[in-house]
Amino acid sequence: MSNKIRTRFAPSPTGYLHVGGARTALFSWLFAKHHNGEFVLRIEDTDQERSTDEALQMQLSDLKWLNLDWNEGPEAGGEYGPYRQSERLGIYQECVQKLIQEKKAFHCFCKNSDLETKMEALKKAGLPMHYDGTCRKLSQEEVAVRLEGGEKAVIRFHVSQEKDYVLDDLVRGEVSFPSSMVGDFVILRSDGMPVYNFACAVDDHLMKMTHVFRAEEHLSNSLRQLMIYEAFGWEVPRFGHLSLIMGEDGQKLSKRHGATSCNEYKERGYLPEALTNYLTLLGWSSPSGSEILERELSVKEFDGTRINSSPAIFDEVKLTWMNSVYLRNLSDQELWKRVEPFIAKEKIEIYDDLAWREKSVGVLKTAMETLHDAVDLYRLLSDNLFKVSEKGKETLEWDSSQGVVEKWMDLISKMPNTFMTSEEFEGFQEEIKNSCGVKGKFLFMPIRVAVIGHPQGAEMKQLAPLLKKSSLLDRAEYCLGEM
RNA sequence: GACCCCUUCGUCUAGUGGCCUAGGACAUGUCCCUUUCACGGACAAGACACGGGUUCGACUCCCGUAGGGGUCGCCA
Repeated sequence: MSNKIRTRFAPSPTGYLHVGGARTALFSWLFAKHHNGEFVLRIEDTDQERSTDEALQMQLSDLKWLNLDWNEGPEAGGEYGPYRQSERLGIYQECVQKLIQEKKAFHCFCKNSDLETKMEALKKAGLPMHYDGTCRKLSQEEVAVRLEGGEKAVIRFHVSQEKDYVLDDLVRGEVSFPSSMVGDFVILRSDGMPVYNFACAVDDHLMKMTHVFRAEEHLSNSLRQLMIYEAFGWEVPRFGHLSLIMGEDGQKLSKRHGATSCNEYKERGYLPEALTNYLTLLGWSSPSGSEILERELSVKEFDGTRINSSPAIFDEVKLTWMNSVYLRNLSDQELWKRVEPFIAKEKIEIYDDLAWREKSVGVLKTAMETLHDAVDLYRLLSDNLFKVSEKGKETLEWDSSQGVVEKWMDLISKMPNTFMTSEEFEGFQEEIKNSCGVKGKFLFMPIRVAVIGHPQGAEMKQLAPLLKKSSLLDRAEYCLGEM
């Protein structure tokens, strides 16, 4: 019981949850669940400049949306709290004092400007840009006097040993770093806030973490943390450094690659289960080889092995495919759960009609079978979101299209302002066929574009009855304008 | 620049010395289904970065080279 597996996700609240962060959280969560362990959420908000409560709320809600719940953390509480680093300052102070007493850390009064010039010089000389140790020699008395005098000091960790530190990484195996890689590094800022590497190590130990999954950008940081663990004589948790997620150009995924936050995908109508399924397979592979992995199965299979050590490019096309699979598998109730808030948000009053709602569930289901992302569905329902896709525009450029769309408008304008039936649609279609002398795709595709803005989708006789006459007319007219 | 990590189809990956004529998924192309398109089905095309070893035998092990990425902050 005491050897329970414990993992954590430790975001800093500076914005929406990034897909990379989401994957780290997901892997940690899966690993904990697989081993019947605990997953804790810790907030690394020691950067007062950038951390905001608003961002914290965004992170929490994104995590909830992804269905990653935590046993301990903000809101949930727990016996190793508090779970916001800004509320743990006393703990860090105590730890720092201990290091100072043991001469493993020291006060440093060096001015930033001085440090910078020294670093410049070192760089020019081709030497490693390490702290030169000026303040290391200060006596206790000198420190006390300068502190009395109101001078601000940071606390630096004293890197004293000349040796290699070895890390047995869950993903990469043994990795070793020479201690000469770093100089005496800051662990406590002059304002009393701990620095990442210090707070992280202290908290991971105090919160009894057994396994730590984090992004590869932290791999080099591990050296500093290893030193801290050693200084305290603490047992080191097992680390797993996940390779980075890249954009299409092979560069680290960033804003210029388009959507990078979970929230953006949420807004665009992606299902959380599709996103997590996609992320599960980005850098990890299922032993059963399955691509569509329900959460339960991933928990069963995710044991911390089979994690890929090479960087992966985020492929939105595959994500979209996966989303379409989940969309199609939604039950009627689930489908409504997704569509309803949207209808409310867009104020689509005509669809509050109960009869329509009942009749349309089945039809919508059919429509879903061809949709790739829920935005398509929303577009189908909302006149405000209606637009003509690129392929739709191509269709409208056909010579025969204009006649078809005009005839279509002519016919629907004569019907009462309500919904047509499938039979009525078939009648209209027959009339257009005879009057315009077109059939096959030259008949169906222009009508389709005039209804849903895109030449692909479910059967027209099912789609058209979903929309009221006024909507159909507006859309057709809009298409005429596009010709 | 120093240190660390990475390198199989366009993309995500399987592969742990012979099972590989390198497998799957997405994307692409062709065909079937469909009075259209999509969905579904079938098929096709498409990769072990390079050079040396080790070995009877290397995608798999070792060493180089090249390329990519990361870290060198009072950011995380």
